[in-house]
Amino acid sequence: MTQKHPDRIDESLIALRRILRATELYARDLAQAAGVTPAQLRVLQIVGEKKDPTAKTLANQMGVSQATVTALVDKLVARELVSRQPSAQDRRQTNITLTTQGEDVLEEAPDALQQRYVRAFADLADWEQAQLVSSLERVAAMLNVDSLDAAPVLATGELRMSKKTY
Amino acid sequence: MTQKHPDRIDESLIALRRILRATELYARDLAQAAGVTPAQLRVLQIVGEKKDPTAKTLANQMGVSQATVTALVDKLVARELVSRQPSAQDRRQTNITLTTQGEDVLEEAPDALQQRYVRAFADLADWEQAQLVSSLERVAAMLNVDSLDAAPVLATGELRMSKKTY
DNA sequence: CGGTGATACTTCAACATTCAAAGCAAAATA
DNA sequence: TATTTTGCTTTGAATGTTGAAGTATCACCG
Repeated sequence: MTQKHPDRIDESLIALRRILRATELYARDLAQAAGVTPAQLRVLQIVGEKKDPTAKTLANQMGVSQATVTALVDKLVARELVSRQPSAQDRRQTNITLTTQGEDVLEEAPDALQQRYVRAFADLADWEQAQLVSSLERVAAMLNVDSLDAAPVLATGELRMSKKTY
Repeated sequence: MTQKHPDRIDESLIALRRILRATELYARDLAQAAGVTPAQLRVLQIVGEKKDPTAKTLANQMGVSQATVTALVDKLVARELVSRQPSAQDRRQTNITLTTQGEDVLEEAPDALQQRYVRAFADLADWEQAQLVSSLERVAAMLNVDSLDAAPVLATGELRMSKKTY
């Protein structure tokens, strides 16, 4: 395990950071193109992805408080992109569902970037695809202490380089 | 190039998404631990990383408007974490510099997560490290159309799964 | 030079996000 | 049934964000 190539740590951190930055910057453009704010788009995306999540689920997934979710959903309800459906099983809960308009917004959100990635991925050789999946999953595993709060990982905004105390 | 394993696309997207989510959720905790807001911490990080950036540089790096940077720097100046230094070369510009206190905040920001990643990385075999760096750089390249705005990539909040129109 | 336009930053006004705390209703537990 | 817990909303306050307008400086060009 003797470090023959200590620079690799920084190289991997830099690459990770480029990935994070690219995706973060894009999120804004995507939201704007969709005609909503970034936070609102995230709500729409999660609602579209999970099956009629509750407010609690949204809050957990987004990493914000329930109060914040209430405010965001209020805005989306006002614009008729989602609706609140009282849960039948547990009347404390409220399921958030996409309206037809909300589905349209999601549908037309120009995920040109994701398509871009997918196309590039498809162009890779079979073994390259396999290696890439393996590497990404490994990184994800290294970062997910597991999905738990007290398990912080890498700062989105930045990655302090090697310094000393690894 | 016949797709023998179409699921790999989704697998790679899911892994990417886990990475993004883990880093994003952590950013909040890190900022809170540092005693500043996430946006303010990003400013501190960029200032610490680049050499006394101008407001313009900060805005570009963060992907926000100059007005936003002004507001953020105002807050940090008020807390004496950074200071504004009029540029000698171009008096329109203002260089943002870390104060001693600002350096302390950065220094003590518990990047336990990054350390975690670095440790896990260091434990990998030499060839595994090389492969991982290679894969990450490849993904970064696939995402960076290059670094340019009109080059959107993957939404931070979410990744719509395969659907149809790849 | 002197003028014209571009650039860097700030100010201002408006809105969005975010949260803690408090409140309320329903469920779970005892 | 009484108590506690859970899910959500409301409220109030701070921060983040931006476009537009304003100010100062630079760059260029005649």
